[in-house]
Amino acid sequence: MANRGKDFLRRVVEEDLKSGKYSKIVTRFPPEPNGFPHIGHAKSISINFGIAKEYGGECNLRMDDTNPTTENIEFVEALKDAVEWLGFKWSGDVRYTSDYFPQLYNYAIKLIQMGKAYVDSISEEEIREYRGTVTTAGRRSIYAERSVEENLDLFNRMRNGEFKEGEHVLRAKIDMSSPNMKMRDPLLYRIKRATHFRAGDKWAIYPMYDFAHPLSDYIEGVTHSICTLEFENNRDIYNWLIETLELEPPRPYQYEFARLNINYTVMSKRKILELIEKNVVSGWDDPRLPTIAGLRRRGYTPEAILSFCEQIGVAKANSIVDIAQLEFAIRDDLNPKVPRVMSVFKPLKVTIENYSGFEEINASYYPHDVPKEGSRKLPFSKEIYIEQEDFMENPPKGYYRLTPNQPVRLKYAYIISCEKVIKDESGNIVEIRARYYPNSKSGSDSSGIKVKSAIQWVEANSAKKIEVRLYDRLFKTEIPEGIEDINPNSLKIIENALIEPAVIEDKTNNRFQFERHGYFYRESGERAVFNRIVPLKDSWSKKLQRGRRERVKERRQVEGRVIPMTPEEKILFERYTKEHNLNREVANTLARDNRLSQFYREALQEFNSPIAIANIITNEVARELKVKNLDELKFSPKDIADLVKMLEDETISTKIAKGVFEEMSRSGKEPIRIVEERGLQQINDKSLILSVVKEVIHRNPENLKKFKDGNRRLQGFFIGEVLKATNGKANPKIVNELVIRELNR
RNA sequence: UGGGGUAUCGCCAAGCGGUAAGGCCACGGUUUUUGGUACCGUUAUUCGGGGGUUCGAAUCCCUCUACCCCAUCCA
Repeated sequence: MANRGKDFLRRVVEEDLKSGKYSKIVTRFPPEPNGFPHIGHAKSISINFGIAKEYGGECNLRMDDTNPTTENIEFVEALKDAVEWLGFKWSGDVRYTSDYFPQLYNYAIKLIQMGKAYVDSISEEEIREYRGTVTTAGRRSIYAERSVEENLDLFNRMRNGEFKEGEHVLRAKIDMSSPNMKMRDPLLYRIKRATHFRAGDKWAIYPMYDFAHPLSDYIEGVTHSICTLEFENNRDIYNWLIETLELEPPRPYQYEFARLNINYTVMSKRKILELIEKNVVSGWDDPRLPTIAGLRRRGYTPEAILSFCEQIGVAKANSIVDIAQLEFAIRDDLNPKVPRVMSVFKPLKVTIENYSGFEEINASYYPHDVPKEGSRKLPFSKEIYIEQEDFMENPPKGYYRLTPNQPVRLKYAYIISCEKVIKDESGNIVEIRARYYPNSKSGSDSSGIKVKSAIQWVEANSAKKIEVRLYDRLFKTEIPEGIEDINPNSLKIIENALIEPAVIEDKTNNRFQFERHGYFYRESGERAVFNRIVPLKDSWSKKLQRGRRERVKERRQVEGRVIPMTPEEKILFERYTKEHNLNREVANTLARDNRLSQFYREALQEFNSPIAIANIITNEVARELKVKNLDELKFSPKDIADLVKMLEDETISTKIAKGVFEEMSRSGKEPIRIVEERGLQQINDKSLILSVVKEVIHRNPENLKKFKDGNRRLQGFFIGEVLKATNGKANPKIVNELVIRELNR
């Protein structure tokens, strides 16, 4: 964990703290209270609260309650609950966007006064139509030309409830032909005559997400506004608002990460709701659902969920996490924590014919490798039950359990062997008559009998009946489409499972490992019902199935068609390849980009070295030109020419040139001055370099050995070390040559 | 189709021009009174494809491909 690379969010936060952009960071978890939180929310909670905690900042919990028709207090409670259950504490009280409605309204007024917002009065359909499409520009409605006074008046009357829903909206005046659809005069306020669960009927207008969110962040002093990827397009509005309103710094910035997906389940509110409505599951807290309430009822711990969130990391790539990762997290958490007890799901009676009487066996709750104290008494008599699966008359190879000629240990008790198999008239095994070895008792075994395994059991008269609910993945397909993909066996109920009495009598625990079955969680309530949180890993049944499926990989790549060059570009291309001797790729890049070719032309006039200049322009300069205009560059074609000159006369290496270029484009200093001031002239003295090479090789005997053993790529390591030792100034070509020579001596 | 994103092992994911981290899964083995756990080992000559620049490229440049998001008065 020590050297684990930080995720991009933490990197940003660290940089902002270091640069003094903020003295303290503030994040926020801003759900809309319109549904129950699920494990995806847990990821967001873990990120926002986690980062705040890690960097000594704070995290707010804000209900983003701007749509009165979908939200209610029940969801607010569920959300608060989830955050608390996961163990986080929000800063101050819970916040509500609705509490900011007055301030938000004032910002809207300000925008109108600035001429940056207007009341639009065309219909919903017209708005859609006017917006244009992704490929065609939109156009403004005539109402965009209303005066500030008229807008102010109308907006005020909208608030006062003078209009019906849909009659007017407030829009930002941005750009109806923006390539970003979100920027085509986004709606800021709409009329809604609904009772808000907090604000009541006070407001007839409600702010839209794009307006309320950035401003609420700003109002709360949020520094890092972290949301999911689908809001990437909204970032432009976010910034536009804060900049247009000229809000005093410090201001928040938005960052986006990929939302969580897990295979064999569904995460969206819509899909979960469908499962509930169609009675596929029992409700929001059905233990098969990935909701916090469901996970919690299933028996998942907050620790496990948090550690899962840490394991999967934070990035921007859409991905689907394997449910096995979640299962690992809960097993890993529970393994060192919970007591082991014995249970039998499908009982097979075993009568130990040579045992008489009764005894209580003291048994530890924890295995040898869990350093915890605690034990219970296990009743034992001649009548016990074992698992049907733990006896086989005709076992397959590798079967370790009880068979007619293979004894087995009853865990914590004696070794038994099978004497007789009793069957009913249809041939089913109904009972085993067995014999035990009195001197084989656990802890004082002097029998010398070797058994292949120990199995769990319960004593017939003292065992308690419990209901066991075995949950499995909800869907049978990795990426479920809908109800048709439901796993019909996602819930198996065993009504009369047997359990040792201590589990019922001792009420201190509600999570157990049922040995060889899995981890279980007792549902609250009078009846003894246990939910299987997760089964144990089972390499035996895996071995039995042995259905090894080969996955076909092969990803075929189609080569696309390149846009042909224009005639002018073709002429340039011809000249570059024929007269300047540039390679086709470089010539192509240059010819197709007139900014690059212009720059190239000018540099060439300063120093006539076409290939070298073209190379640096198509690579380094092109990079700068990706984010800047020609006139924003801090260096000139002459600077590039000078840089190339130094390269050609071997004053500097390509490696140094890169660094010089970077400084040049940052500070605008002439390359020659940079090299002189920093003493970057390269070292060409072979004997000097050789001594460094020898030194480096001498210092790294283990890597030398690896190299000699065949790891050829370690060459790069040695070159890197030599370069490091000379501050990057040694001529890398010479280093390369010498390293190879010395390494192969 | 315009714009915004993303591609590194079966699944996540580090990596920011100098030895392809780590976790999960899988597969071997050791220990084990759980076919559990723990421990040890194996699993990417290669980073979506193709070119280019460089002594050296997953990292820089060009180009192609695939997938995700945006045209709710939802968030």
